[in-house]
Amino acid sequence: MEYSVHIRMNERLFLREPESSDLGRRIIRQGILLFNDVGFEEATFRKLAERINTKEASIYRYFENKHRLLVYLVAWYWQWVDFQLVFQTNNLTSPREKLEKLLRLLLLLDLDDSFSDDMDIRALHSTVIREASKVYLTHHVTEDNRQQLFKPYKDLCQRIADIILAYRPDYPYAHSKASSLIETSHYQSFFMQNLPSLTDFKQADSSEPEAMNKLLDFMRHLLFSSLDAV
Amino acid sequence: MEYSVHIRMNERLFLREPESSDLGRRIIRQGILLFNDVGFEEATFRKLAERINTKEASIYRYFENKHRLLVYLVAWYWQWVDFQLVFQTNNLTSPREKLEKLLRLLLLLDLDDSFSDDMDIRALHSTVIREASKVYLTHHVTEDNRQQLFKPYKDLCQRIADIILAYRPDYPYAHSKASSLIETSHYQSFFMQNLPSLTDFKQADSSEPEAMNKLLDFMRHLLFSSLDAV
DNA sequence: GCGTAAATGATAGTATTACTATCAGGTAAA
DNA sequence: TTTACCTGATAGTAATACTATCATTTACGC
Repeated sequence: MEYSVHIRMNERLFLREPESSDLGRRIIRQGILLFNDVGFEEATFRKLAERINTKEASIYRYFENKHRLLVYLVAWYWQWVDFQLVFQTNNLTSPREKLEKLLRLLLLLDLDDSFSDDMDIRALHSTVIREASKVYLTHHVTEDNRQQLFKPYKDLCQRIADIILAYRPDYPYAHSKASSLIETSHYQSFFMQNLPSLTDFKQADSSEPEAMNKLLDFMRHLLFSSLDAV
Repeated sequence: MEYSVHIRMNERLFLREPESSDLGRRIIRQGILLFNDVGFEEATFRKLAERINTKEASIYRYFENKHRLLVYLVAWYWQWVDFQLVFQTNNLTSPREKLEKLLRLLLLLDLDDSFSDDMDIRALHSTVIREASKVYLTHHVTEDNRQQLFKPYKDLCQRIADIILAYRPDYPYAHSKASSLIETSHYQSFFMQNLPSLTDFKQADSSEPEAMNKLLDFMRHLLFSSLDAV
């Protein structure tokens, strides 16, 4: 049995609903791959148009600009993570186990198939690691925030904070801890791959899993040492 | 008595040494202010040229492009922090006190005068918080790393890791902890100011110090709970 | 199947950005 | 005083980031 869980997005993220047409879906799916291949700065709507055999102008009918497309993709990702978190922890009663699940989810371990709703989740995860902070590290962050563009990220943080508070009801930094957890998992992944001397997870050989498991250990240590502190 | 400690920069960061001429110094000092005022994305060499009454082409004689100017400024900042850390902890024997000093330094508390070598440190700090990650979150990170552009950041991490290891000789994550500390202090500052629901530091009134002190408490908690864990 | 509205393709055009090139004039050092 | 170097000034190019227009195709309602 297969489920297709459609993620409903904030309407201010796009000009025309991309999931409503074939072209729109190609923009999203290939947009992920383009960002992955050339990076956000070097990506252009012209290149994306060539990739999907359409014209620049057609893409502009869906998204105001490249930045908005990135915001959309990142928002989609956070909603996906949020859904996965709810789904995977639904049967669990122990907050500690939920947090354990969360860590594996943030690092995208045990992902059964890397496509969901036809989206390349692994590629999206890589893109989010590299580019997500550019979504809010802008001069117009306040205006974007007013338009609720970051709501999926905030919702996820709130959900994590709730689990933290279920684990330790009097923990005073639940929200900061939640946002730190997300951010730390991302740039430690990035550093591990690109600037390994900023981490303690050197890959012995070219097979990743060993380093990835050490990163997971670190994240677990970070999380529980602070939550279990007096 | 005044000291003027000149920070020597990696020569691959510029085309012509900016500290060697009046124009070069204006590029650096006003560059900080421009990034602060309009943000990295909206800044251009043309705007900077207008600000310092010169021409675009003259700035290109000092820096290959806007990104390299940012890399320069951020590298300068890390070298400045590194120097401050050494200087301020020189007389201390207790690693714990050194770490305490470090936290205050990363948050730029107790900065006596906000100018150093005529650089507006507060403005630079704000710029680093908002823009520093764009220095390495690029498609050409590997090439830039090969050119040693991130050495000041790595050196600072190494110095912090050394202090951590002086405090807990068998701590297995000294480098990751060091880089996490720096990054966390920055985006928590950013979130506190721009997306406060991602933190637990709401400002009661418009005076910052209260929230800032709570952030310091959080950072102290994060650092020592993990280092003091079994 | 027919008529209408909406989506797309195709082409063109503009303003801005991100540079590069050239050369004249001024300044500083030898 | 010659020479080298730095800066100012102007110009120009390629690419980017859009916007506008109109013909064509597709989808949908009847």
